[in-house]
Amino acid sequence: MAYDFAAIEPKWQKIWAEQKVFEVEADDSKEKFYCLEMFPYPSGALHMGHLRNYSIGDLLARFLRKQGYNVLYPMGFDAFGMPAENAAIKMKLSPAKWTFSNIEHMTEQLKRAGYSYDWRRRVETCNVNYYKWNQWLFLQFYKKGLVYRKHAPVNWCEDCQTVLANEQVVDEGVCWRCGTPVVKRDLDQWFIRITDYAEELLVCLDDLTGWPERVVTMQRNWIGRSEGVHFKMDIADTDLTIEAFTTRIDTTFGMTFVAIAAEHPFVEAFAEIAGGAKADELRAFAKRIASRSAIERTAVGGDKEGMNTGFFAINPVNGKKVPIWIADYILTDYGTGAIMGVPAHDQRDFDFVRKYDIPVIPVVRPADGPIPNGDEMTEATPADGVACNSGEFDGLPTQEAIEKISNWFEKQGLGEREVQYRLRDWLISRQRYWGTPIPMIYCEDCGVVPVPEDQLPVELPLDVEIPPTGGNPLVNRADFVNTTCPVCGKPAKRETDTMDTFFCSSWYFDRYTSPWTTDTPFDAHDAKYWMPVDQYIGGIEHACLHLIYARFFTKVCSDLGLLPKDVREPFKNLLTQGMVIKDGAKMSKSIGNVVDPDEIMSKYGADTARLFILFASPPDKDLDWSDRGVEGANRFLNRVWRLVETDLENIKNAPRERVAVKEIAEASDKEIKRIIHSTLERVTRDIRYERQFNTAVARLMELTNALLSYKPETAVGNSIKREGVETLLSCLSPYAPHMTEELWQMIGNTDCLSVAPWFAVDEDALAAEEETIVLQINGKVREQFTVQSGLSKVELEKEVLSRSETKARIEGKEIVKVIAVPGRLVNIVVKG
RNA sequence: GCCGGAGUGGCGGAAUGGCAGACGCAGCGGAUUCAAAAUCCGCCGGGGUAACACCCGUGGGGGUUCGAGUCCCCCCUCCGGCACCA
Repeated sequence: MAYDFAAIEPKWQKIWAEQKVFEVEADDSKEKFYCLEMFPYPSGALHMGHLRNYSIGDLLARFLRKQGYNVLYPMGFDAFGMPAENAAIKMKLSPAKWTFSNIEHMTEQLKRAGYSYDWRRRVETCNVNYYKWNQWLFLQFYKKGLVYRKHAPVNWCEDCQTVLANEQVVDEGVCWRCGTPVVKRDLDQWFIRITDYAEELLVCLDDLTGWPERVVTMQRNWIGRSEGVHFKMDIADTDLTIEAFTTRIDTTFGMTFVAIAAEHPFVEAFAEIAGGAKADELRAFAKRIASRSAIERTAVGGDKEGMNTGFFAINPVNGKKVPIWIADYILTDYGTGAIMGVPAHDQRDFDFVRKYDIPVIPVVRPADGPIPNGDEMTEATPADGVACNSGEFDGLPTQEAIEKISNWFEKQGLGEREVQYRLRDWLISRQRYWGTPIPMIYCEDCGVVPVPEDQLPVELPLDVEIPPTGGNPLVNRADFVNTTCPVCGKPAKRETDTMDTFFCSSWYFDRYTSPWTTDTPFDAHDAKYWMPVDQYIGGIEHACLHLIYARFFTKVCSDLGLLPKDVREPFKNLLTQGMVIKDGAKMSKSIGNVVDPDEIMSKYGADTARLFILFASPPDKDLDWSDRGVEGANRFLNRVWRLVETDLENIKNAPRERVAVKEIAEASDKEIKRIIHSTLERVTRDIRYERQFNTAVARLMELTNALLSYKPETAVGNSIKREGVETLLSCLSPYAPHMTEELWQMIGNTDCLSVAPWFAVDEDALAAEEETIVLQINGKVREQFTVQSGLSKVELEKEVLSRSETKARIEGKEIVKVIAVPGRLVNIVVKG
């Protein structure tokens, strides 16, 4: 008989809810633990990836609660975003209705899975009582100078009809959401000055010891710090000076050209000075290069293209004139958009000059080698060496040369040391409807004016019709757009762009600490108690998106005094769970390999689904979905059920007091007691420290097998069996909370197992009477035998050598050495 | 190209430098059953043997060690990230 999960699971979900078992408050007398999963987008229904993410989180939350922590474990919805607009067009529903109905459905699914959230704290970012605080935070950022509006070339997705942040352009230049190639457009947009925090975002990575190394590395690469010199050069026969940034100021004597990006303002300046046909030629070339998409640009690879402007820069170190080129490999938004070309020591510059016949002058030679001949070089030599062809700096090793020449530039007032980052400011405007309205007003007289805080929220109208072609309906809503200027009172227009949804998700974890707060985004006392998040769990795809933005927000909130000064990082420990794979591919509708969580829960119950997910693979690795594996998990739970049910009267009536080890006479009783406590020890360690939830399940399966074959006949034996069953149920409770709760009650307990304290290991029980020792001869395993436990190294060695079996094995050979490891093995090294 | 991560049975996966393959899945044999499902018992890396013994085996090659899946060096393959970042 299989157990009746369909009756048991709803029963306990109801009891937990009625008894408010998982509701928590800040309490300074208790040690807190904040366990958090990346909240879902309410797309309609949970998928297996969600189930995995939350099963991991719930396991930890339940385990730590039983360990005595005050555990904050909340859930919410990242509810703004494009899919709601697309669904609205397709299904003729308002984005709000679609979103809220999805939220309710997914909440029901989460409850059905038995996750132990404090549901009073549910947050929906599209709720005005949440996004009002997005607007408020935006205004605080604005006041602090962290928000600015700029006309700039930005990433544009034709399909989504909106701009994108740099972080949202992925895979060599396509939109992160729809995969459409991104193009550049010149637009006025709102930016957040995340680069002000670039250095701290980088430095603090070293403190994130609880993060996976690869996420830290990805962020380090993304921020991309480099040190160099920013310097000026005169342009011959003009009043202009051009600025360049280099990390290799030691190679300045090797500059044989200067290259500027197609978007560089000097393209136009040169065209104007040159005039005539040359002007047309320059403009046409720059236009052609600049119009290339990100994909085309990166696809260019080693093949480079340029045009000589006819102008010359003067090299400040030696006064030489070098030609200025427009080149397609120069990026407009890194450094100054212009470089000094040193083909001898930079491969890109080298590739370029070989095409256009520009000279190569080596200025670094190998420490023990001659100066190479520039004309004969086949590739650039970027490695450190010794300066040459560099006037007074000749003979200096590269690092020293950088130091000295940097000093020289600073002394001459021609340049300064500078740190450059790859990280760009965060473009947060979106030309979309379903998002937080940016609280700004445009007044003809006063210019850009922020909405006063007491006029918040700027409410998003809900009764809209999304144009079938996409686009933002707010633009045509006179009642939304038309307003009055808060400064002069004259008619003015509202900003119709909304915020990037990543703005919403950058502080939702702060909101969870006090979601009912109405006068601040979150309560300072609650945030102080609960923050930072102790364990965060989610997918790696957010490594350079959400996880950077949230770190940035935390630093700003800390600087604004909203969070305590010492909370500089939001997430102490990060677990990036692997994907759910089936038939060799990620589950996806287009491949048709999707397994629906609802179906699995209907067929086997939530406990089985959760157990399988946690057992099939360690949390950070990909999980191979196996229908047979699910059956195996279900089989195991039924075995546990039978273990209790078939011997229920004995277990129920057995004394609850634990029998001390020294009072146990029977060897088999002692042995089962040892197994119980070594299992408890291993399971505790696996969950707590190793985060190896799969091996903990394996241990519990072993314990179950041992208990099934344990047939006690005495009161002492029954008591030990009860201890074993209770230990098993307690350890299994975070994996299969409903069934274990039912069995816990069946054997006569009246408390709630979900929050009953985790059992303590009885150290006395761990000691075995005998232990198995492996005998090796010259490092090869030969046999195993048992000895009385606790023998010292010397005793063990003596014991082994006195055995007749051992003597037979080493007969006629000379013992060179004996290595004895108590509790493990003896290795006899022999000769002959 | 640079930076990470990973390569272990038919499969998912275990192994503080100390019995490689725990646990599960699949498979094979048996019990139970009129039969099946469910359940229970046994076998289950390769070679070798009647059975033992023994030999080989953690991507490949070296090294350290009494002893290496684990540590060090070189190489191969796969996955992920970044990539004309000056």
